[in-house]
Amino acid sequence: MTANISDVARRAHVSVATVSRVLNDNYPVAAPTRERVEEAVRDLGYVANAHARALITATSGTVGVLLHDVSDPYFAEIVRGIQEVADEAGRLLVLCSSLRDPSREIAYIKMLRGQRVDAVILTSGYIEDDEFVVALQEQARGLRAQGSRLVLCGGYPIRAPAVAPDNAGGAFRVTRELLQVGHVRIAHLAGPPRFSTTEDRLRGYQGALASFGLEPEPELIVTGDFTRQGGYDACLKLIDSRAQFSAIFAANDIMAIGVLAALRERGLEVPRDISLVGFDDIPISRDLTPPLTTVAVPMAEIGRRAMQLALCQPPPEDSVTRLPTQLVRRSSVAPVRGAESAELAPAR
Amino acid sequence: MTANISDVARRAHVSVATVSRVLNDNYPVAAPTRERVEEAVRDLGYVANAHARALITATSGTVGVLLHDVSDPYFAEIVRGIQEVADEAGRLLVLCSSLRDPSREIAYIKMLRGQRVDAVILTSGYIEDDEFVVALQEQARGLRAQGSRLVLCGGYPIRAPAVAPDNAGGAFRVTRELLQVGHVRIAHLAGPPRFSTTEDRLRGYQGALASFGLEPEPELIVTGDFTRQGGYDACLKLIDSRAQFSAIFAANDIMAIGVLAALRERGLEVPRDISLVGFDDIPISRDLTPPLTTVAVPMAEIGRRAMQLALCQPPPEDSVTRLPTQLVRRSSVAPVRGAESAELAPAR
DNA sequence: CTGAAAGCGCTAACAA
DNA sequence: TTGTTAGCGCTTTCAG
Repeated sequence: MTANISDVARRAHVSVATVSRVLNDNYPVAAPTRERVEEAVRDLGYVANAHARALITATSGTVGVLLHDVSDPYFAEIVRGIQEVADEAGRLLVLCSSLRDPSREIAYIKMLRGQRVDAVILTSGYIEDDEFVVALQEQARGLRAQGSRLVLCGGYPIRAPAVAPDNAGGAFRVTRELLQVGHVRIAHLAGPPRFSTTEDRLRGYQGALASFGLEPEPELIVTGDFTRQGGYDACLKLIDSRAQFSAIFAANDIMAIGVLAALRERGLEVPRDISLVGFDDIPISRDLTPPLTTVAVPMAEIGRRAMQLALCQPPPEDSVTRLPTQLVRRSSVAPVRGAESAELAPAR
Repeated sequence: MTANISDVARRAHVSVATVSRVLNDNYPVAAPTRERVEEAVRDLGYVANAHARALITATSGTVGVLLHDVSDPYFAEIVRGIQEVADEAGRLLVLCSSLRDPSREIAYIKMLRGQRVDAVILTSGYIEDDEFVVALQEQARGLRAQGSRLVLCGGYPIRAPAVAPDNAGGAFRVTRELLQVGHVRIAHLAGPPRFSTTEDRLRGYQGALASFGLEPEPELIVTGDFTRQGGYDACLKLIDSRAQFSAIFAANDIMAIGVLAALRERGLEVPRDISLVGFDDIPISRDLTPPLTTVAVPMAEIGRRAMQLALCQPPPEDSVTRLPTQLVRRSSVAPVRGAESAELAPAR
C-alpha cells in the first residue's frame, strides 16, 4: 500500500540504513547517494512512519494538552501560546477537551501516555477532589517513568513544574479599585467550587475587603460556572435576592458579559447604576459596552512558558513560575453615587 | 523503565498473546485468567504503547485537524464540533495551526501522514494558489494510499468529501436585508484574497445588489484579513476615502467588531448613522452594542459533520455537504434616513 | 482457551 | 561511507 523504507532503499539501490541516515541527517552520507535517496523519496511520496520511529526512540515528537474547551477564549489563548512554541520546536499537539470532568481528564492522560507524548500540559484548573488528586499523582508518576512529564497551568496540589497567574493579587487589586471609589457593597460572582482559580480570586476579593476593614457578606457571593449563561443567571439571582450592592466583581470576563446582559435587561446601566469588573482580559473585553475594567492574565504567555517547561532539557524543577497579572482600567467602573454610598442599592 | 506487555504477561503468568487478548477484548479468555491479567495491569500501571499497536494495525486512532488559529472563534467553534464526535468515537485530535500559510499547511499534512492519522480535516479555507492545490492533491492521494482520507471544511477545488456552509446564499440574504430597508450604497468589507470564503461572500453581496438592479462599485469594496484590526483599519480607510455609503457588510463578525470600534471613534453611531451586518454569528455577536445582525453559520455542526465524514465506514463519496446559513436579525440595521437615501453619506 | 512465533517499519549498533 | 542485523512493543496467525 504505502511505500516503506525498504521500497525507498530498493529504488535508490542502497540499504535501509542509508535511507534512514539521509532522512535523519545524523550521519555522513556521500552526496550522490543522498541524492539518489532523496529522489526515490520524492518519486514514491514516501513519509516515514512516525510510529515505527517512536517505538525505537521512545519519544513521539508530540505533546498532549488538556483543556476545558477550545471555544472558551481563556483556553484558546493559552493554546495559542502553546502552539507557538510547539511550532518552533517542530512538535505536534494533541488536544483533549475534558469539559472539567476529572474522570475524563484521567482517561485522556492515560491515552496520551499510550501515545508516548513527550509531555502533557494540564490547563483545566485544579479540581479539589481527593480521588482525582491521587489519580493525577499516579499519572504524573507514570509519565515520569516513561521519560515524559506533567506540566501544570494553574494551581494544583501536585508536585510538578507549573506556571500560574497571580490570581489572588489581581483579584485584590481590582477589588480595591472598586473600594477606592467608594464601593462598599461589592458582590462577587465566583467561579465553580473546587477550582483553584475560583478560590484564589475569591481570596483576593476577601483580602481587599479586609484591607478596608470590611467583612465579606455571604449573601453577596454568588457562584457561576465561568460561562456567559452562568454569569447571567447568577446576576439575576443576585438582583432578585434583593441584596444591596453597588458593584459586581465577576470572576471572569465571560461571566461579566452575562452580567452585562442581565443588568441591561433589568434596566440597570453600567457603570451609572452598577459598576462591574471582570477578570482575564479576553480579547473581546475592550469591545464591550462599556469597555470592561478587568485584570489582564497573560494567557498566551502562560501557554508559551508551559510549553517551554514541557520541552526543556534537562527537566525543570517542580516549582511554580508565578506570572503577574495587571489591572486594566476601562469604563465599567464609576464612583459610587452620593454620600450614602454604603446604602446604595440597584434601582428596581 | 515503563512496563511493557511482557512484564504484564510475566506477572500474570500468562503469555503476551493472552494479555493482548484481554486488553483488546476481542477473543475469548477465561474469567480467572482475565482477572489475573487485569490485576497485573493495575499493579504495574501499564498503558499499552499506541505506537506498537499502530505499527501493526496501520491506524492510530488519531485524526489531524488543520485550522487557521484556535483563538479565532470561528475555528474554535468548528473544533468544538469536531471534538464532540471525536470524543464519542474515542479518537484523539492532533491540532495544527497553519496561520493560513499554504506551505505550513502542506508540511503539517506530511507530519500527520507520518503519524498515520485516520484522517485529516482541513478547515482553513481554500487558498487559490495553483502550486498549493497541486501539492494538496498529492497529499490527498498519499493519504488515500495510506487508507486515510482528507476531509474539507469549506470550498476547495479538490476532490474529497467536504462540508461547507452556504456562504453565497447567506451573503445574498444579509445584503438584501440592507437593500430592503433602503440602503443602496452598501460597502463590503471583504476577506483576504484567494479564499473561497471571501469569494463566496463577495459573490452573494454582488448578487443581491444585482437583484436590485445595482452595480457593485469598486470603491465600496475594501479588503480585510478577517481580524478585528483588519476590520478597524479597513473601515477607517473606507471613511477616509470619502466614499459615500450608508451601510457596511463585513465578511465576518470579527471584522465587524473592528468596524464598530472605528465607527465609534469617528463619532458615527450604529445603526443611526451607519447600518452594519456581519457574518458567522460567533457567540459574542449578540452581546455587542448594538447586537449585531449577521448570518449564522453552523460552525459546530460543520465540525461534527466533518468528523463523521472522517470516520465513517465505508469512506464517503467525494461530494460536498452544503449546510444552510441563516439570517439573524438583531439591532445593527436601521432603514436609511430620509428620501435622499441613495445620496446619504456618513457625517464627518 | 492459551502459547509460540512471525513480523509491522524503523533505528542503531556493529561490521566491513 | 555503506550494509547487516537485532530488536522497539505489540497483534495475529497457527498450533495445541
